[in-house]
Amino acid sequence: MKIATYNVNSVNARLENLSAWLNATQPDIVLLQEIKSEFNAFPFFDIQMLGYDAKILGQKSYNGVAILSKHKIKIIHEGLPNFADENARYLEADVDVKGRNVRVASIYMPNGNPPYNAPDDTTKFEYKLRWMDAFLAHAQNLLEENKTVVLGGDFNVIFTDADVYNPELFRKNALMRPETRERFRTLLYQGWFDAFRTLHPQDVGYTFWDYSGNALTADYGMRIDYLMLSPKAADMLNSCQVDKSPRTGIKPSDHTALVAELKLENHEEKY
DNA sequence: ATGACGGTAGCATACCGA
Repeated sequence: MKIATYNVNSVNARLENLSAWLNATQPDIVLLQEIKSEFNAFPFFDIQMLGYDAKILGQKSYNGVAILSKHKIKIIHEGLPNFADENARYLEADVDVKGRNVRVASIYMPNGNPPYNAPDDTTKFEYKLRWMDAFLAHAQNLLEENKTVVLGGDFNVIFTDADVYNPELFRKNALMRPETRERFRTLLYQGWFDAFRTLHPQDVGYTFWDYSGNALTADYGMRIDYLMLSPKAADMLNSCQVDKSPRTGIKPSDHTALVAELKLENHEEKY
């Protein structure tokens, strides 16, 4: 089965781009972020015509996450458990793929940088850290359930200096501050597997390129979108690739899709 | 430090983003 994460930067502005990519890629499950759409404005009909069920946690103008699947989606959590959040950033569901249950979450972590007109304002960074702390607590609980889990999305984390084209330019940026990286590292210590990095220890793997200037052609990118796997999901991991086609296609998002293939037959039982 | 550049709300320009 194929599972992907894609920060679309408005699902309605991206409908043509997203449709072309769904048709070409045929993923079983897609985790979308920054749909920037409330329920009533979400293109459910267009998505259904492409063969996908859709569940969303919508919001007007900003944020918003969705889960698309060719299979039935059963919502487990709308929003992070035990965290009062005015933003739509977390949606968790069970998807039954050919008789195998997969728990997935679509995650849009806060950016955390201050507004340009208030560079010393730490409010957003504090919110980012509180959000990550609540996420870590929930991630720990999820691991203890011993399920096949894929936590995917825009984590807004540049985990290592190899994950950005020029680390010195972003040294004080909220995406790579030590407090941010420390929290992402905790996820790994808990037992989650970074699907792309697990299979590609040396590759670049950027998933975001700024719209402006020559960022895309010069490959001034960042690896900030992740698929994080529970041990059971990691045992099924076949491949994980950045799919650059939506970023180079018609009217692109500034992010691109990250796609993993999981083997449905679990080899664990053969040993 | 600032502004590309794009999206949204809503109608001019402000806010957000990584």
